[in-house]
Amino acid sequence: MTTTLAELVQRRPSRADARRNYDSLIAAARQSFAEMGTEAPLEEIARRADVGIATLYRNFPTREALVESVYLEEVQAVCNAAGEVDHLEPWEALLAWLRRFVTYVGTKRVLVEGLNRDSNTFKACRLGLYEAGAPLLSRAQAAGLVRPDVAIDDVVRLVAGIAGIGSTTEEQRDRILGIALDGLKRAA
Amino acid sequence: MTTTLAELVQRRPSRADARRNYDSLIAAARQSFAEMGTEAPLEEIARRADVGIATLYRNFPTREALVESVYLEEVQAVCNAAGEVDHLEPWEALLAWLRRFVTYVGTKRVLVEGLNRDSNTFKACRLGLYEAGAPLLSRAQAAGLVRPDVAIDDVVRLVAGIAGIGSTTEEQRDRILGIALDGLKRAA
DNA sequence: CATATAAGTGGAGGGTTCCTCCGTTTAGCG
DNA sequence: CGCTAAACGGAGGAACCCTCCACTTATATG
Repeated sequence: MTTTLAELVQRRPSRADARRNYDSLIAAARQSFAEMGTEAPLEEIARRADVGIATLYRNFPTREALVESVYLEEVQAVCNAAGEVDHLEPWEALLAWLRRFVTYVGTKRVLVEGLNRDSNTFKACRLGLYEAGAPLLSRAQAAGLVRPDVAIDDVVRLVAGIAGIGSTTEEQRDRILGIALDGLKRAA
Repeated sequence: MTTTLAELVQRRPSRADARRNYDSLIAAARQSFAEMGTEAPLEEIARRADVGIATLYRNFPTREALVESVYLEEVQAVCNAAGEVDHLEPWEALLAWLRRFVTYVGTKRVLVEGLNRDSNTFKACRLGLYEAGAPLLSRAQAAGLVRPDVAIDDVVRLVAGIAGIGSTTEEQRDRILGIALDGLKRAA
């Protein structure tokens, strides 16, 4: 039984000062991960948040917990993007969301590094992505534009794999995504 | 001017004992990276190789250098596999090599983690993979089975992206590879 | 074979990062 | 206001990285 995105609401501290510190830590972590990857020194993150190292550990017992919290926020943004393409034609809507996904992931290092992690949180995030994209895929399949034997989880994982390609150019990534998406189309 | 695979022949020590230590280090690193990823502690690798930490550093000035040496060996194996499918029909040959690639990468953690690194060595390794796979792609294109607007580097990067998908099953990876490869086929 | 020497050795020590302890401080409730 | 649970953070120890330097050894040469 995998938890859903909604069930991963973070338990935030009750005291006002502690809540401020929690938010500072998340902001500092997001910035540091973006600059240095998810291996950024925790003492640096605590320094940027203007808190002591023990405060960081009290809020996030492990580095993984901190990464997950930052990751959760980013995934929410991608899931929300699915609602912004509803007005497009079925294939165009699916395409737009997947391209949005790849482009967004390309600018969020914590997303690239989180796509393949194995934990309950990351599993739940993948489920959230599946749920966000499933209506778009179904619409395109109902319109006869996408082969009916393809499931949303395969699509998301395929696109995630492409999003995770490093040391490449935007142009190449677009070409590769185009090839892959051509594989989605219904056979003529 | 990117160096080729052939130009990356490692300078091995001249003394017999040092050569033995070098080989021990490579073997220990391969094993440790496979178990723990490319972040395995260097002191552990030295311990497994039965050498002191300074000996490890003398042979491999940085962790990256050690990773690259192990990676080189693994890439050679993939490139060689291209010569083992020549007897197959054009499409089957390309398919077999790409599947071999994905399967092999899936069992070699250092390969997964190296596919997207950015250094001269890794670039050269990618070139090596392109060269190995190019004849197979050309044959399939000449046979009219693969769209002519696809280049080998895009194919390798696409398949590498799929190979790098973590936290998934063999079945799912096969399905995803199938979708992507369908995108390679010549439009009907 | 003996010798010289360049090649090669590794543990200690210092720096960085991770993680926990525990005395101290502070927010918020009755 | 007083009390106390929540929250604070720096010190210290462990793990890992990296270099120094005294010591060892393989090998070429006479």
